[in-house]
Amino acid sequence: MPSDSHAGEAPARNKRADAVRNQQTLLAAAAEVFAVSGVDAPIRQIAAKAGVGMGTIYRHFPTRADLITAVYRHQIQACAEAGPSLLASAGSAFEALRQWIGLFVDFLVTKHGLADALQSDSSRFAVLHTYFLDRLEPVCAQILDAAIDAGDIRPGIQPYELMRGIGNLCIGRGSDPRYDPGRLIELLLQGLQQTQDSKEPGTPLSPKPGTQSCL
Amino acid sequence: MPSDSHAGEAPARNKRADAVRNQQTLLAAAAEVFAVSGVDAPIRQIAAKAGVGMGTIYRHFPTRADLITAVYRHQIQACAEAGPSLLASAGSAFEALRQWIGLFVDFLVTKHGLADALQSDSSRFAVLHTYFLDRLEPVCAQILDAAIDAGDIRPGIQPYELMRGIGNLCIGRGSDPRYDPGRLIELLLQGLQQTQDSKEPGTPLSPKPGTQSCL
DNA sequence: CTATTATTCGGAGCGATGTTCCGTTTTGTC
DNA sequence: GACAAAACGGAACATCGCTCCGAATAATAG
Repeated sequence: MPSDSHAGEAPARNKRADAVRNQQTLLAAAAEVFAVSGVDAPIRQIAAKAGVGMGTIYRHFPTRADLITAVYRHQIQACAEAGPSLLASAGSAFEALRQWIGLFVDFLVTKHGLADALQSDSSRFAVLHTYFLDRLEPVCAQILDAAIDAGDIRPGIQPYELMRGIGNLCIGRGSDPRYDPGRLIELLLQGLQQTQDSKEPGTPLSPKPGTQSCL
Repeated sequence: MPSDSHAGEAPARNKRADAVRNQQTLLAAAAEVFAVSGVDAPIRQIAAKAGVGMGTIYRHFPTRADLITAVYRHQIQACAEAGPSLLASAGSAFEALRQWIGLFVDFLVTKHGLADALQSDSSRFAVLHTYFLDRLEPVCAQILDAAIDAGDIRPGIQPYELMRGIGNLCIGRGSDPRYDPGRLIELLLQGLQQTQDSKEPGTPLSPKPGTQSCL
């Protein structure tokens, strides 16, 4: 395949010089603004910091998700590539899973509001969502499979669900010192770790059929 | 204490007739709009549906959180009151915890975007956050303590953290059929259920000190 | 019943933000 | 240097939260 459309990997020969220059400038400005004001910072602010008009931003990055994706592309890629190597280097598949999740969490948590944006209800960030998943879900699946094969964790968990859950748990970290996503994710891992012969899932979580309907 | 200021419990005698009428109308309209468009629906839309001006809405419910709180007050109260009775009726403290969490999840999940709003990054919804916690955290703490005393779950988990985590896991349900908060919460419960003598927490989740710093 | 007063109502208006659109400028090519 | 295509800039429009104050209305006094 040729180089991709937008996002800052390969400038692509057929673009005008000022275009690639502006794209670089925009990525740098966006990275800086994101670090300070979070990924929800006003577009105008990014445009101002880059010294370009707003039309320019929208031409290069039609949606905010495109811009976020481009800014963090390298980190996402690094996280994806860390998967197989962790699987090789860690003592066990479970340990690899734990460490990979650690990387993933660290990535989400150090970006202001990234986790929030990722799970944003509406489809404003569908592109971002898709990109994350395309890159990381296969990696997660591979580690998960290895851990299941090794008997480290119980089967049945889906990569998508796990990543999404972890992403959700990372939302809002920092708003209250009493909340530490790491502890809950650790708990989740413990639950995953149980062998299936111990306690089975039990009754479904939803309220008992006849209980009441006031909620 | 006298009847509370805003929110739809006791109309309070000293208010004008049209004021209490409008308050009722607003609560009904808001409930309807919330059910359709989520708790982030534009204020104007609620005002329009209620057939009042926006000034009226803001006088009765200074912040959006006040309105949300008022609309769901009964349900929150019911959830709070269900705690002790579950503790009495369920077979074990752990089962009570599971069922209470089931109620809590059911409540969050059936309200469009309520979970999202609850954990909203900024402090727009501080009041909502506070109200939820004031009512439900003690209940959660009580069940948790009972479960710990009974040896059903490992100690160390804080009620706030658990509720917050559950709330986070409920975010975005419905956007993708592959994501079911219930399964992950079940996993969390399993992790909580482990006795502390089995596998201890292990190395901290954060990446190993010397690993790398690219993320 | 009417006049007075205090409360409540309604919506125009302001500022912030996302997004589009088109006249102007810049760049690459001949 | 001239020309066309590509890119730029920012004005303009739409939406939304929130405030503010004259108008309307209910409670009360006479």
